Amino acid sequence: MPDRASTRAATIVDVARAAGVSRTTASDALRGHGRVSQETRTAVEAAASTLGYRPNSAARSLRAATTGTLGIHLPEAMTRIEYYLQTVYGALEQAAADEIDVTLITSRRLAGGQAPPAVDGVILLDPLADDPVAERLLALEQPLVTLEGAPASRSVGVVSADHEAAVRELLDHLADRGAVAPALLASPAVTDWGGRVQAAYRAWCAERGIEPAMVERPFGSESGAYAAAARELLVARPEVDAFLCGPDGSAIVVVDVLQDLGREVGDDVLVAALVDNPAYVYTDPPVTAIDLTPRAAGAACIRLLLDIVRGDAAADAEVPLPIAVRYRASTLGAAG
Amino acid sequence: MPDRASTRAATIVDVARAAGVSRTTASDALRGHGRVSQETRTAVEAAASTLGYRPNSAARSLRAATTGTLGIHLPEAMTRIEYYLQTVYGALEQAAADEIDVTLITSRRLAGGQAPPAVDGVILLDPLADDPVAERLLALEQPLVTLEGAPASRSVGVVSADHEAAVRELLDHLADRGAVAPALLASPAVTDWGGRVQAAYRAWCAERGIEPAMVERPFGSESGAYAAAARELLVARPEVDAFLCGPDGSAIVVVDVLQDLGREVGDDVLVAALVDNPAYVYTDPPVTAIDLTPRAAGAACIRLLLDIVRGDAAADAEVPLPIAVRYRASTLGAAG
DNA sequence: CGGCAATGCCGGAACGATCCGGCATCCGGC
DNA sequence: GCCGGATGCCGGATCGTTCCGGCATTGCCG
Repeated sequence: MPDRASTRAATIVDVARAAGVSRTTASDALRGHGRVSQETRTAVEAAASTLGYRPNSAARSLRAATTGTLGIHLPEAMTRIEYYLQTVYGALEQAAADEIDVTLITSRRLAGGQAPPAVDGVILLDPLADDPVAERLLALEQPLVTLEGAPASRSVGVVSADHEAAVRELLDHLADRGAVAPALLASPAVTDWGGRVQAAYRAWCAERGIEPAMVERPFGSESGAYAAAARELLVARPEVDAFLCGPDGSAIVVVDVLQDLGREVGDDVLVAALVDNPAYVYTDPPVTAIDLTPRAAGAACIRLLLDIVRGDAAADAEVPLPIAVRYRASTLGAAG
Repeated sequence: MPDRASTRAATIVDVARAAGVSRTTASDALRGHGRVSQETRTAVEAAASTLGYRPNSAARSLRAATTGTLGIHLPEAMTRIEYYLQTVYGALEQAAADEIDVTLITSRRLAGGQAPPAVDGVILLDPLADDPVAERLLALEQPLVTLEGAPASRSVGVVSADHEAAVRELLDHLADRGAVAPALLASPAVTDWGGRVQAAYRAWCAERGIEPAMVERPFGSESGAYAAAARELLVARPEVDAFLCGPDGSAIVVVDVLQDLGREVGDDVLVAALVDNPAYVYTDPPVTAIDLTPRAAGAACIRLLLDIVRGDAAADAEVPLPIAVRYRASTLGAAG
């Protein structure tokens, strides 16, 4: 009784029967494997289409020992940060293009000794130095890719940009525009990126014999905290004539603070951000920033991880990520 | 040659062999099914633990005709909105607690006629009235839950809050505080929520014989657009003495605009938001807002969907979501 | 002491797709 | 006319888990 044919999803056997061929031939026809005549192939495809056949991914996974899913983890403290959202979306888009699914891995999911999700590989976005979830994921024997990862206990793929060069380019630019005492509102060195930015800033200052003017705030701080940090720095170091803003979005409040104090941003004082943000185009003045190309970064992570999973890349392959400074009025003056 | 025992993951057969029992008994012991002596159970658990046994989820899915994964979709225009991030995270946490995975479904994933990911059910967050992806997901014969969904072509679960009551409470509160001409900066009626808020505002105005003062901006607009909208409204309707801000985060710029114009927020003019935001606690003054409890909303969606998938709830079950107004200084005055 | 139920355990079968090897058939070349 | 190879198709077998039914063994009760 094929009564419930409409109820149960069609299988490859249903397709084969409808096309008058065997399982194997139907499968071969649809996958383009084996030797199948053009005629048969067309018939099978027609049958599959009319039956609305959709291969059962569990069965396929079982046979292929593969899930068709990648996991992506970002520390929960980061979830409010625009940059990571963009990164996750870039990853999702690339994954969609490659017809694979993406599962988000929260801290909770791994915290309680629970089973890790069924994935072929994992992406860690800017793993915190001491993140327990990241450690557990590292301990898993799975292909793994980090975006700006710190050195790991085992071989992992890495997508990484030349932040040192970008920070230097920005600092050189500020100097060109007349700044002699650029300050840094920094993110903490708990991530690889945070550490490298601080180091690049210190190195640049050392080369020029400039005393670093740096203040630090944790990731995910409220914007009020950044405003307070900027004020604090300005009181302690009145000579500061340029601001490098590390935390995503912090340049907005820094500009506010400076304008409150009667400084002319882009002229009297320069402001630049280390993490570009859509809002920086609309601020007054628009803010010069390093475009970290988060969408491209997310996509690159997916591609690298897929290559590693498929054996097309070494488990410890590194992929460079191009980034670029976007020059805007906040460092170019009113005439922009 | 069990040489590669270390290479290949342990299966239930390996566990059974190690414990000196059969497949079935090992499985029963681990799952707590069937009849197994305490002794045997302990032995199996020990074997599983030493072998690092982890059930193959593909095999389990195949057998159970279930994926252990739920999908969640939100329109890409919404991805920058704080509220949705919180919602997604609430959903992820609940999912983690229930030991199921969550796959994000992007527009791209379904747009190109690609196969939808293998999931047991789908959550739609505030589906746009004409979202093609939402329509395709609706067309799928899968359990589906919407957060504030519009009436659908088939039975879907709904998680929904009483926005009408909340808007009324807020408007009554503004009136109590002396406002006679409250304006609404509205989100468009393309979502269920947007439409209901507008309707509630109009109804309240009609009851009191007040001429509505409303201006609308699309979802995901830049904050500059909201500022411009507020200015525009103030020019057109100078009598406005209270502002209801719909779009997430828009109250920040509205407060700015009002203060620029020399109005005393919380005193001279009242401001309230329809979507609470962490930033509203730190603004000056803090902004009264409706707490839509997004994390609870996300968790409720997961729970409802799971109940529907498991047959514990009707496919068209409705779950109320409690929301509440958070009163702050922007409507209470400086002394507030 | 016979009958019957409970207990503990196990062997096949099934889920759906894929792959390996094999079996006809047909054709061209010598 | 026969052989070798190419072509088109198919039947098991497999992936790892779970479930249904069944088989001894034990113990209890009348």
